[in-house]
Amino acid sequence: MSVQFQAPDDVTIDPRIEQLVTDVIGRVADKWTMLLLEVLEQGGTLRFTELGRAVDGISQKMLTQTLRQMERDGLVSRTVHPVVPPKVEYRLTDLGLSLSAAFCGVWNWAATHLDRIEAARAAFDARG
Amino acid sequence: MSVQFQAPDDVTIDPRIEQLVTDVIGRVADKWTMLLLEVLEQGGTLRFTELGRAVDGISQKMLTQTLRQMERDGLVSRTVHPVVPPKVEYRLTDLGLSLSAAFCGVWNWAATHLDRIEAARAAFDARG
DNA sequence: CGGAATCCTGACAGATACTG
DNA sequence: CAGTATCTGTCAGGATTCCG
Repeated sequence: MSVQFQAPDDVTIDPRIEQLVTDVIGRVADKWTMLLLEVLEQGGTLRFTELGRAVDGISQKMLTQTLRQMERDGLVSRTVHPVVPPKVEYRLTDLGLSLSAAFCGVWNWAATHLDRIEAARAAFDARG
Repeated sequence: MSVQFQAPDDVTIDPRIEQLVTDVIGRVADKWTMLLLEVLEQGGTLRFTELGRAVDGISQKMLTQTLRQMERDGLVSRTVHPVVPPKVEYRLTDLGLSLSAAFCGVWNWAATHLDRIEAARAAFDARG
Protein backbone atom coordinates (compact mmCIF):
# COMPACT_ATOMS: atom_id res chain seq x y z
CA MET A 1 0.00 0.00 0.00
CA SER A 2 2.37 2.67 1.17
CA VAL A 3 4.47 3.11 -1.90
CA GLN A 4 4.37 6.84 -1.24
CA PHE A 5 5.77 8.29 -4.40
CA GLN A 6 8.22 10.84 -3.04
CA ALA A 7 5.73 13.69 -3.13
CA PRO A 8 7.40 17.07 -3.57
CA ASP A 9 4.87 18.85 -1.37
CA ASP A 10 3.84 21.50 -3.93
CA VAL A 11 0.88 20.65 -6.13
CA THR A 12 -0.12 17.22 -4.94
CA ILE A 13 -3.69 16.69 -3.77
CA ASP A 14 -4.37 14.69 -0.64
CA PRO A 15 -4.49 11.16 -2.05
CA ARG A 16 -7.24 9.98 0.27
CA ILE A 17 -9.67 12.74 -0.56
CA GLU A 18 -8.70 12.54 -4.19
CA GLN A 19 -9.35 8.80 -4.18
CA LEU A 20 -12.73 9.06 -2.54
CA VAL A 21 -14.00 12.04 -4.43
CA THR A 22 -12.95 10.87 -7.85
CA ASP A 23 -14.37 7.50 -7.01
CA VAL A 24 -17.72 9.02 -6.22
CA ILE A 25 -17.60 11.32 -9.20
CA GLY A 26 -16.57 8.47 -11.43
CA ARG A 27 -19.73 6.58 -10.63
CA VAL A 28 -21.96 9.56 -10.69
CA ALA A 29 -20.68 11.47 -13.69
CA ASP A 30 -21.41 9.04 -16.43
CA LYS A 31 -23.66 9.76 -19.36
CA TRP A 32 -26.73 7.78 -18.36
CA THR A 33 -26.67 8.83 -14.74
CA MET A 34 -26.60 12.46 -15.74
CA LEU A 35 -29.41 12.04 -18.22
CA LEU A 36 -31.57 10.15 -15.74
CA LEU A 37 -30.86 12.80 -13.15
CA GLU A 38 -32.05 15.44 -15.57
CA VAL A 39 -35.14 13.54 -16.63
CA LEU A 40 -36.14 12.64 -13.10
CA GLU A 41 -35.63 16.16 -11.90
CA GLN A 42 -38.03 17.44 -14.52
CA GLY A 43 -40.41 14.51 -14.53
CA GLY A 44 -40.77 13.91 -10.82
CA THR A 45 -41.94 10.33 -10.36
CA LEU A 46 -41.58 8.06 -13.36
CA ARG A 47 -41.98 4.43 -14.25
CA PHE A 48 -39.35 2.17 -15.78
CA THR A 49 -40.63 2.34 -19.33
CA GLU A 50 -41.30 6.04 -19.09
CA LEU A 51 -37.65 6.55 -18.22
CA GLY A 52 -36.66 4.31 -21.08
CA ARG A 53 -38.63 6.43 -23.50
CA ALA A 54 -37.47 9.71 -22.03
CA VAL A 55 -33.79 8.90 -22.24
CA ASP A 56 -33.18 8.47 -25.90
CA GLY A 57 -30.88 5.66 -26.90
CA ILE A 58 -30.56 3.92 -23.57
CA SER A 59 -30.80 0.14 -23.59
CA GLN A 60 -32.94 -1.61 -21.04
CA LYS A 61 -29.83 -3.16 -19.62
CA MET A 62 -28.13 0.15 -18.99
CA LEU A 63 -31.35 1.62 -17.67
CA THR A 64 -31.65 -1.15 -15.11
CA GLN A 65 -27.99 -1.03 -14.28
CA THR A 66 -27.81 2.73 -13.90
CA LEU A 67 -30.99 2.88 -11.83
CA ARG A 68 -29.62 0.20 -9.52
CA GLN A 69 -26.42 2.10 -8.99
CA MET A 70 -28.30 5.31 -8.35
CA GLU A 71 -30.57 3.52 -5.91
CA ARG A 72 -27.57 2.00 -4.19
CA ASP A 73 -25.95 5.41 -3.87
CA GLY A 74 -29.13 6.83 -2.44
CA LEU A 75 -29.85 9.07 -5.41
CA VAL A 76 -33.21 7.57 -6.36
CA SER A 77 -35.93 5.76 -4.50
CA ARG A 78 -37.59 2.74 -6.04
CA THR A 79 -41.18 1.91 -5.22
CA VAL A 80 -42.77 -1.36 -6.27
CA HIS A 81 -46.54 -1.41 -6.44
CA PRO A 82 -47.81 -4.96 -5.99
CA VAL A 83 -50.28 -4.97 -8.84
CA VAL A 84 -50.63 -6.74 -12.15
CA PRO A 85 -49.14 -5.75 -14.42
CA PRO A 86 -46.18 -4.69 -12.26
CA LYS A 87 -45.68 -1.03 -11.59
CA VAL A 88 -42.36 0.35 -10.38
CA GLU A 89 -41.83 4.02 -9.81
CA TYR A 90 -38.62 5.95 -9.51
CA ARG A 91 -38.00 9.37 -8.12
CA LEU A 92 -35.07 11.40 -6.91
CA THR A 93 -34.23 11.48 -3.24
CA ASP A 94 -33.14 14.77 -1.73
CA LEU A 95 -29.58 13.60 -2.20
CA GLY A 96 -30.30 12.99 -5.87
CA LEU A 97 -31.86 16.42 -6.18
CA SER A 98 -28.83 18.07 -4.63
CA LEU A 99 -26.56 16.27 -7.05
CA SER A 100 -28.75 17.33 -9.91
CA ALA A 101 -28.38 20.89 -8.74
CA ALA A 102 -24.60 20.53 -8.48
CA PHE A 103 -24.42 19.19 -12.00
CA CYS A 104 -26.42 22.11 -13.23
CA GLY A 105 -23.24 24.15 -13.34
CA VAL A 106 -21.45 21.67 -15.55
CA TRP A 107 -24.51 21.24 -17.71
CA ASN A 108 -24.74 24.96 -18.24
CA TRP A 109 -21.04 25.21 -18.87
CA ALA A 110 -21.27 22.58 -21.56
CA ALA A 111 -24.27 24.20 -23.18
CA THR A 112 -22.65 27.61 -23.01
CA HIS A 113 -19.21 26.73 -24.29
CA LEU A 114 -20.20 24.09 -26.78
CA ASP A 115 -19.36 26.24 -29.75
CA ARG A 116 -16.03 27.30 -28.32
CA ILE A 117 -15.08 23.68 -27.89
CA GLU A 118 -16.15 22.81 -31.40
CA ALA A 119 -14.13 25.73 -32.68
CA ALA A 120 -11.05 24.81 -30.66
CA ARG A 121 -11.35 21.26 -31.86
CA ALA A 122 -11.67 22.27 -35.49
CA ALA A 123 -8.68 24.58 -35.19
CA PHE A 124 -6.62 21.86 -33.54
CA ASP A 125 -7.48 19.35 -36.21
CA ALA A 126 -6.75 21.86 -38.92
CA ARG A 127 -3.26 22.45 -37.55
CA GLY A 128 -2.68 18.74 -38.03
CA MET B 1 -35.43 28.23 -36.52
CA SER B 2 -38.29 27.21 -34.31
CA VAL B 3 -37.97 23.49 -34.27
CA GLN B 4 -39.66 23.40 -30.88
CA PHE B 5 -39.41 19.75 -30.08
CA GLN B 6 -42.99 18.51 -30.22
CA ALA B 7 -42.70 16.56 -27.00
CA PRO B 8 -44.67 13.38 -27.67
CA ASP B 9 -44.45 12.30 -24.11
CA ASP B 10 -44.02 14.86 -21.42
CA VAL B 11 -40.49 14.75 -20.08
CA THR B 12 -38.26 14.28 -23.10
CA ILE B 13 -35.22 16.53 -23.43
CA ASP B 14 -34.41 18.16 -26.73
CA PRO B 15 -32.36 15.44 -28.42
CA ARG B 16 -29.98 17.85 -30.13
CA ILE B 17 -28.95 19.66 -26.97
CA GLU B 18 -28.90 16.42 -25.10
CA GLN B 19 -26.65 14.88 -27.71
CA LEU B 20 -24.22 17.75 -27.80
CA VAL B 21 -24.09 18.40 -24.11
CA THR B 22 -23.68 14.80 -23.05
CA ASP B 23 -21.11 14.43 -25.74
CA VAL B 24 -19.10 17.30 -24.37
CA ILE B 25 -19.58 16.18 -20.81
CA GLY B 26 -18.66 12.65 -21.71
CA ARG B 27 -15.27 13.76 -22.92
CA VAL B 28 -14.69 16.20 -20.16
CA ALA B 29 -16.00 14.35 -17.14
CA ASP B 30 -13.61 11.46 -17.01
CA LYS B 31 -11.38 10.74 -14.09
CA TRP B 32 -8.05 11.90 -15.47
CA THR B 33 -9.41 15.06 -17.04
CA MET B 34 -10.93 16.10 -13.76
CA LEU B 35 -7.79 15.39 -11.82
CA LEU B 36 -5.62 17.26 -14.29
CA LEU B 37 -8.05 20.14 -14.20
CA GLU B 38 -7.74 20.24 -10.45
CA VAL B 39 -3.96 19.94 -10.42
CA LEU B 40 -3.48 22.55 -13.11
CA GLU B 41 -5.84 24.95 -11.43
CA GLN B 42 -3.79 24.79 -8.27
CA GLY B 43 -0.38 24.43 -9.82
CA GLY B 44 -0.61 27.02 -12.57
CA THR B 45 1.96 26.11 -15.19
CA LEU B 46 3.37 22.61 -14.99
CA ARG B 47 5.62 20.32 -16.95
CA PHE B 48 4.80 16.87 -18.23
CA THR B 49 6.58 14.94 -15.52
CA GLU B 50 5.35 17.29 -12.82
CA LEU B 51 1.82 16.48 -13.88
CA GLY B 52 2.66 12.81 -13.87
CA ARG B 53 3.89 13.01 -10.32
CA ALA B 54 1.02 15.18 -9.16
CA VAL B 55 -1.69 12.88 -10.49
CA ASP B 56 -1.16 9.70 -8.59
CA GLY B 57 -1.62 6.51 -10.52
CA ILE B 58 -1.81 7.93 -14.02
CA SER B 59 0.21 6.15 -16.67
CA GLN B 60 2.31 8.19 -19.03
CA LYS B 61 0.12 6.99 -21.85
CA MET B 62 -3.07 8.27 -20.28
CA LEU B 63 -1.34 11.48 -19.30
CA THR B 64 -0.34 12.15 -22.88
CA GLN B 65 -3.69 11.11 -24.20
CA THR B 66 -5.71 13.14 -21.75
CA LEU B 67 -3.56 16.22 -22.23
CA ARG B 68 -3.98 15.92 -26.00
CA GLN B 69 -7.73 15.79 -25.70
CA MET B 70 -7.77 18.72 -23.33
CA GLU B 71 -5.56 20.67 -25.67
CA ARG B 72 -7.80 19.78 -28.58
CA ASP B 73 -10.85 20.95 -26.69
CA GLY B 74 -9.13 24.20 -25.85
CA LEU B 75 -8.89 23.49 -22.14
CA VAL B 76 -5.11 23.60 -21.85
CA SER B 77 -2.34 25.31 -23.74
CA ARG B 78 0.84 23.46 -24.53
CA THR B 79 4.12 25.31 -24.83
CA VAL B 80 7.23 23.65 -26.16
CA HIS B 81 10.53 25.24 -25.22
CA PRO B 82 13.21 24.38 -27.79
CA VAL B 83 15.91 23.42 -25.37
CA VAL B 84 17.77 20.28 -24.41
CA PRO B 85 16.55 18.42 -22.56
CA PRO B 86 13.05 19.14 -23.88
CA LYS B 87 10.75 21.26 -21.79
CA VAL B 88 7.02 21.31 -22.35
CA GLU B 89 4.71 23.31 -20.20
CA TYR B 90 0.99 22.99 -19.72
CA ARG B 91 -1.46 25.42 -18.28
CA LEU B 92 -5.19 25.96 -18.27
CA THR B 93 -6.75 28.30 -20.76
CA ASP B 94 -9.57 30.55 -19.61
CA LEU B 95 -11.95 27.96 -20.98
CA GLY B 96 -10.26 25.31 -18.87
CA LEU B 97 -10.44 27.54 -15.84
CA SER B 98 -14.15 28.10 -16.34
CA LEU B 99 -14.71 24.38 -16.60
CA SER B 100 -12.71 23.84 -13.48
CA ALA B 101 -14.94 26.34 -11.73
CA ALA B 102 -18.06 24.63 -13.02
CA PHE B 103 -16.84 21.30 -11.73
CA CYS B 104 -16.17 22.83 -8.39
CA GLY B 105 -19.83 22.39 -7.52
CA VAL B 106 -19.76 18.69 -8.25
CA TRP B 107 -16.44 18.29 -6.52
CA ASN B 108 -17.81 19.94 -3.41
CA TRP B 109 -20.97 17.93 -3.62
CA ALA B 110 -18.97 14.71 -3.72
CA ALA B 111 -16.76 15.76 -0.83
CA THR B 112 -19.75 16.89 1.18
CA HIS B 113 -22.02 13.92 0.63
CA LEU B 114 -19.38 11.24 0.54
CA ASP B 115 -20.41 9.76 3.85
CA ARG B 116 -24.09 9.79 2.97
CA ILE B 117 -23.31 7.86 -0.18
CA GLU B 118 -21.18 5.37 1.68
CA ALA B 119 -23.98 4.94 4.21
CA ALA B 120 -26.64 4.53 1.56
CA ARG B 121 -24.48 2.02 -0.21
CA ALA B 122 -23.82 0.02 2.95
CA ALA B 123 -27.52 0.00 3.77
CA PHE B 124 -28.40 -1.11 0.27
CA ASP B 125 -25.87 -3.91 0.34
CA ALA B 126 -27.05 -4.98 3.76
CA ARG B 127 -30.62 -5.31 2.51
CA GLY B 128 -29.35 -7.72 -0.11
C1' DC C 1 -44.52 -4.54 -17.10
C1' DG C 2 -40.04 -4.75 -15.27
C1' DG C 3 -36.67 -6.93 -15.15
C1' DA C 4 -32.59 -11.14 -15.07
C1' DA C 5 -29.43 -14.16 -17.67
C1' DT C 6 -26.59 -15.02 -21.54
C1' DC C 7 -23.62 -14.19 -25.31
C1' DC C 8 -20.66 -11.32 -27.98
C1' DT C 9 -17.81 -7.43 -29.66
C1' DG C 10 -14.96 -3.40 -29.95
C1' DA C 11 -13.01 0.23 -27.35
C1' DC C 12 -9.85 1.30 -24.21
C1' DA C 13 -6.36 0.82 -20.26
C1' DG C 14 -1.88 -1.21 -18.62
C1' DA C 15 2.67 -2.82 -19.46
C1' DT C 16 6.63 -2.71 -22.21
C1' DA C 17 10.00 -1.07 -25.38
C1' DC C 18 11.93 2.42 -28.33
C1' DT C 19 13.24 7.55 -29.83
C1' DG C 20 14.43 12.65 -30.87
C1' DC D 1 12.55 14.95 -20.86
C1' DA D 2 8.60 14.06 -23.35
C1' DG D 3 6.80 11.55 -25.77
C1' DT D 4 5.48 7.36 -29.75
C1' DA D 5 4.51 2.45 -30.93
C1' DT D 6 2.71 -2.05 -30.15
C1' DC D 7 0.59 -5.74 -28.08
C1' DT D 8 -2.58 -7.65 -24.99
C1' DG D 9 -6.26 -8.33 -21.63
C1' DT D 10 -10.38 -6.54 -19.60
C1' DC D 11 -14.75 -5.08 -19.59
C1' DA D 12 -18.48 -1.81 -20.64
C1' DG D 13 -22.30 -2.11 -23.09
C1' DG D 14 -25.54 -3.77 -27.19
C1' DA D 15 -28.57 -7.49 -28.80
C1' DT D 16 -31.27 -11.22 -27.66
C1' DT D 17 -33.99 -14.38 -24.99
C1' DC D 18 -36.61 -15.76 -21.10
C1' DC D 19 -39.35 -15.13 -16.61
C1' DG D 20 -42.62 -13.70 -12.39
